[in-house]
Amino acid sequence: MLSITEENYIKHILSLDLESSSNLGVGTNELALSLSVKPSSVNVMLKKLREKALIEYEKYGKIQLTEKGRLFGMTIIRKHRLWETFLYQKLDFTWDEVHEVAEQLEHIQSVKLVEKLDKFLGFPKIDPHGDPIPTEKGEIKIASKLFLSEIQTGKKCKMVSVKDNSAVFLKFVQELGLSINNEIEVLSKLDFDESIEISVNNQKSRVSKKFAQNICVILSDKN
Amino acid sequence: MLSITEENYIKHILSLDLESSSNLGVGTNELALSLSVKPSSVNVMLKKLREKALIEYEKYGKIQLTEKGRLFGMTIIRKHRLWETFLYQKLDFTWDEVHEVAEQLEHIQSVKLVEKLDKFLGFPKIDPHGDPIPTEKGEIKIASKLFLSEIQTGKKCKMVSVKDNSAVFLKFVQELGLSINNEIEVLSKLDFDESIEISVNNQKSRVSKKFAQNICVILSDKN
DNA sequence: AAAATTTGTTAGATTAATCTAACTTTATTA
DNA sequence: TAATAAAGTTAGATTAATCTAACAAATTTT
Repeated sequence: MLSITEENYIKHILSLDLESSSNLGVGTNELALSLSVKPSSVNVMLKKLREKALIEYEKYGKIQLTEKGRLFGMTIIRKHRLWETFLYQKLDFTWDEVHEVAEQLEHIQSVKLVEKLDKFLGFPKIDPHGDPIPTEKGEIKIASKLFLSEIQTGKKCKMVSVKDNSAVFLKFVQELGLSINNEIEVLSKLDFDESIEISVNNQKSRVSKKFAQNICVILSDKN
Repeated sequence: MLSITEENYIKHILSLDLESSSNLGVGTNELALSLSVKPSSVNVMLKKLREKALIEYEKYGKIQLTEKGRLFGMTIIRKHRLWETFLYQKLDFTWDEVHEVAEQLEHIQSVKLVEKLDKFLGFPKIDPHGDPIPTEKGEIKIASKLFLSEIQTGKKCKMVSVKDNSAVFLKFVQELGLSINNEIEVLSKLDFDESIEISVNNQKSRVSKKFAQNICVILSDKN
C-alpha cells in the first residue's frame, strides 16, 4: 500500500501528463512546482517510486508512469471526482468548495466504499467541474472537457461547467440562455477579433474569445 | 492543527476514559496497548501533547485530558459516529464493516463537512452500534449505551443494538420478538442463575445473563 | 562553440513517529 | 519490610519525507 505522499506524487504525475497533450513525460522541477516541494525532495521520491515499479525514469530523463502507476493514479482521480460529486449533489457544497475536501477524501482506502459511493450517486460520468470520472478500470470513456474557444467551426458540443464562477460572469451566461447540459453549435469564427458565433436552443449569439475561454464543454457524439 | 497520529492519541485517551467509569486517568501502558505502539513511543508523544495543552500529566502519573483535549476528542468521536451512520444508512454497509472505514474518515478536516453531513443524515442521535453521537459542542446528551444485563429491576429501556452479530444469536433475538427501538422492561432477576425476566410488547420472556450481556440498550426517559 | 541559463542531482541536516534495550519508580506479595 | 513484579522512562537508532546548499548535466542564447 502507498502512503498518502506517494499517492499524491502519482496523482500529480498523471495530472501533468494528462494536461500536456504530448507524451514526453514530466520533469522534476515541473513536478516539484506542482506538489509545492523542492526538486531535491522529488528526486528522492522518484527513486522510491521507481523501486515500486510505479514510474519509469533515469537520471536527467523524463518521468513516465508505468501501467501500474497509471492505474493507481486513475483510481485516485476517480475517487476525487466521485467525492466532489457527492459533496456537490448530496451535501450542497458549492462548486468552489468541493476540491479542498475531496483532496482529503481521495486518500480513503476502501474499494467497497468507492463502489458503493458510485452506486449511491447513480454512476455519474462527469464531476461538478465537468471533468470525466474514470471507470473502475482506470479508463476515461467520455471526451475530456474542452473550452468552447477550442471547438472547431461546425461542431456541436455540450456545456458542462464554467471556469470563471464570478457573479458577473454567471449573469451574462444566463442572459445568453446558456446553462449546464445545453447543446451549443459553433457556427462561425471571426478572424478579426476571434469572436465566435454560436447557436443555443435555435438562437444565434456572438460571443468574445475571452468569454468562450471560460465556458467548459465536451464534444457531442453526434459530430 | 493536529496530525492524524496526535488525533488518534487524543481519541484513545478519551475512549479509555469514557470506558472506565472512574475518573483516575489513563496509564502509559494501557494507552500503548490500545494504540498498538510501545510504551516508549507513548511517552514521547505525551510530552508533545502536554506542550500543546491537550493533556495534563506528570512523570509516573496518570494521563488526563484538558478541556481543550476533551473537546478535540469528542469532535473526532462525533465524526467517527456520523460517518458510521452515513455508511450504514446511505451506502448500505453492514453493521460490522463501518468501523474500519470510519477510522479513516474521522480524520477529514472540514467543519463544514461535518455540519452538512449531520444535516444530510437528519441529525441522528445514535450511530449504528447504538452509541450516542456527541453534539458540535462535544456534549453527549443522551444516555450512554448499556447492556440489558446492567439494567436494574423495574426499569424500562430501549434496545439500540446487539453486541454479538452472529446469525444464530440474531435468530434467537428475533424469536423473542425483540428488535431495534423496542421498549424492554426488566421485571425481575433471579439470583440463582442471574437470569432476567423481561417484558417486550406486553409479552413476558425469561432470558439468560449471557443473552442479556449481548443486547445493547439505553435507559428510557420515562423511568 | 563558448557562455549563460535552466534543469536535475547529491550530500548532509532536520522533524515526526516509531522502535529496542537498559534503567528507574511504583505497586504487590511473600 | 524486603523481594519481586509491573509500570513508566530514557537514550540512542531507524524510517519517511522534507529541506538547504553545493554541484553537474542539458539546453538555450549570444
